[in-house]
Amino acid sequence: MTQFDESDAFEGASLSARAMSARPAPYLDGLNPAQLQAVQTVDGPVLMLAGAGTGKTRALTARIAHLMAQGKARPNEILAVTFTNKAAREMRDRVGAMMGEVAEGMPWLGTFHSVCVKLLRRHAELVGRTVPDPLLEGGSRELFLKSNFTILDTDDQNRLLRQLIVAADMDEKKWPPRMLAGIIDHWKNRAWTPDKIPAAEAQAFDGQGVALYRQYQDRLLTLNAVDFGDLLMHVIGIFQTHDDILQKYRNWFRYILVDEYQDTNVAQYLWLRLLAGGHRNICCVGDDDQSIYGWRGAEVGNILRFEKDFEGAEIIRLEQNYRSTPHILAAASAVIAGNKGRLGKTLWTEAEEGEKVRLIGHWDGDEEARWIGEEAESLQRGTRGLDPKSLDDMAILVRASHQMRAFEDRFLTIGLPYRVIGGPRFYERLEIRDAMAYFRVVVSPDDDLAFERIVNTPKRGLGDKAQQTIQVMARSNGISLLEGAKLCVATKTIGGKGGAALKELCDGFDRWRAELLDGRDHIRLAEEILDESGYTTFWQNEKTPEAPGRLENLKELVKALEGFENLQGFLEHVSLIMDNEQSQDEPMVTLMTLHGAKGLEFPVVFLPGWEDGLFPSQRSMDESGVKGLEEERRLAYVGITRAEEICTISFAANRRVYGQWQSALPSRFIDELPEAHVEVLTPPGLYGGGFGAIGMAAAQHAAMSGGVTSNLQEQAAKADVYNSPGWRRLQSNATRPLRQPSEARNLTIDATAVSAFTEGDRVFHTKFGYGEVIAIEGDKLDVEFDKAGSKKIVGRFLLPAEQAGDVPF
DNA sequence: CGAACCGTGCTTTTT
DNA sequence: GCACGGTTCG
Repeated sequence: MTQFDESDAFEGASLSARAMSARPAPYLDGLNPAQLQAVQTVDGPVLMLAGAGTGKTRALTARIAHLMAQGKARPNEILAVTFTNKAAREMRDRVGAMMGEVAEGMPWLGTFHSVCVKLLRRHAELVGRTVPDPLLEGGSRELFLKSNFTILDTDDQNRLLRQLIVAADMDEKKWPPRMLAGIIDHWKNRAWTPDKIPAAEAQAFDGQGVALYRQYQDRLLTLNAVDFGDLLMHVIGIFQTHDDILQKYRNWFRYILVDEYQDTNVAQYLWLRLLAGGHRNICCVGDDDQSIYGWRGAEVGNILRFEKDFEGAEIIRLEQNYRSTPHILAAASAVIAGNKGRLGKTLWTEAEEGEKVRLIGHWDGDEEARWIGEEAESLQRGTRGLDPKSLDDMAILVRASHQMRAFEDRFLTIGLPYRVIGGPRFYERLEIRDAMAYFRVVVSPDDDLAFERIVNTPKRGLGDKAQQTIQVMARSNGISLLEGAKLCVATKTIGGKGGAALKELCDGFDRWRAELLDGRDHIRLAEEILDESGYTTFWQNEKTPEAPGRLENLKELVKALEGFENLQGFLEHVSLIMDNEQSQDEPMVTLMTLHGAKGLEFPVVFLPGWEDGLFPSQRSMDESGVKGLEEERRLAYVGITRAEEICTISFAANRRVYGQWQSALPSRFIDELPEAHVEVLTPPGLYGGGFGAIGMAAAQHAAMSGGVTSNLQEQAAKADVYNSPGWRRLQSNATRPLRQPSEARNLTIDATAVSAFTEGDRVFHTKFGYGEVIAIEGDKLDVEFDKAGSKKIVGRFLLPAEQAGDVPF
């Protein structure tokens, strides 16, 4: 076991006071009285209740600067935690701007996870268990985590859990690994170790949850691995069982700052309380109205009862908003007012009037996307007497990521540049994870999960049977899969073609490992691994449309290695740093989820898809009732408050869901918008065109699409979520025949070469199928399609029908 | 063993 | 509508 050793415990400890006092930075300049108070109330617990756009980050970083300038703490004695790497980076940059290079000396500024990794690497050996050893009959052995542990991602986690579920003779279809992962995560968010699961929860997962959880933790120890939840939980465990260590850190971190406190879960809360327990110099910043992570264990309660937890806490409200126009602020405030149990803030602004929040209804989702695309273009050109806006200043914020597709399709068609934030992240992509698995086996030959992943990727003729043979060989000899594989080759247990391929793979790993130990340049080594293993070739031979992109990504991965000293260092960082920075060569519209938009701001914001069931999400309401609805409402609040100047909310009456047309009513949040601050753009006649009229139009709409169903009435009776305005009860989720809007309507599609067409032409479009040109206007064709969306989207060309034969589909 | 075909279930949100 | 897992066939 390692002992706590102060001499090497803290990087940057030698940073001198000189660096700090060198600059009398004007970090207090321009702060308003509330912000000043938040910065200068230095000792004891402080809760900064900061509304949206009130300069919270500014105050927080000024506070850090102040602590250092006043000599209250050296940079490395300040613990500043955020939730995202981005927020951490921003904070570091800002401190840097105020205090110069001092920010570099802040090793404890980071996300909860990254700080915990640091702590855990120091004290990993203190995490251990006595586990039964299958090789010693009835015997057991002690296992400890080692400081070079690996951090599992979701995929590894699921694979591990699947093994355990299968081993427990459970039906993995009825009891999917993802579900178990969710349950375990839920427990870890509460810092519950297997021994501490409350009886009421123990029934989870067919009564096997706790047993599987225990086995899972044992397996993790054997693999010398942790998952995300472990990072916090292990550290808490160490603090709770080793008072000397806790005391050292309590003394070391003289000031603690926490961003987005409303997002902390129980484990994070316990962790903070343990660390702040001595001096109580803790400053938490948050906004209860922006708590949108309840589903991943965040407890709004943490912020609501801060005063009780830290007696004598100073509560400072930041209420002057610097971001949005009064109309936007008023709309957001009115919506959030619908929630109960808020701490309550009254945001105000000195900004000029500006435009009202705009509301528009559309017939279907495609039309919504089309309208937003055109609106973005006209804003870019300059419209309604407004200055032209850059596409960089525009964002489309959706509730769920699948909503993005409609916009991507449309923007590709019209050639509007866009960027998607928060899609599948770089390091979560298939090819990247495969490549990393190779690296992992080279760096730690015992990494069975990684080996399993790539043993037959690319295909080497090693199917289930061969893999099983390797498993058995490894397990019965108590060795890793790689060693097991070598043994299989040596003993000819696996022969033939597969055996030869396996031998080549094993030899490869031996060779790469030798080179690694030899200290060979890691970038070269990485390239070599990917080439010699056949992985690069595999993608080169693949003729699917995404293959070139994947090769590109692999190149980028190798490039990313340049920033690290060696492969180990790279692998360590990767599991935590998951942002993919996009190149910013040309202005682009940003497309992201509402969750992803938190903390950001844009002059122009579009909020599409405000329909009941989509937003607020049906699932959220079904699972968490009023609590869920309130979280959705906070999400609406977050969305509106992202906008600086122009905020446009929209909804569609019809939308394709799972390839089926479904109709929906305007979101109940639309009813909560204050009329005085909203301009309704919807053409009169279509949806009523007025505020009170939305309800009427919705009723008409419901009547048109089949009226009340018994299914809905049952639901309505069940939960008071449904008991808001009476007409809303008309909503139905039941399947019923719907008109298929795109079939019946004329679609206006941009043509690549309009001159090739004349009216009456039969045309073929790879998305919409066959149709007929009924009008030509400027550079646009008006086409009536026979049938909507019947073929796969391969390209996006509109061609005269006689050429259509050349289009692959 | 692997390619091709068929059927099922799913979409909130993420460190 | 699509991805994924399972089954079938060569």
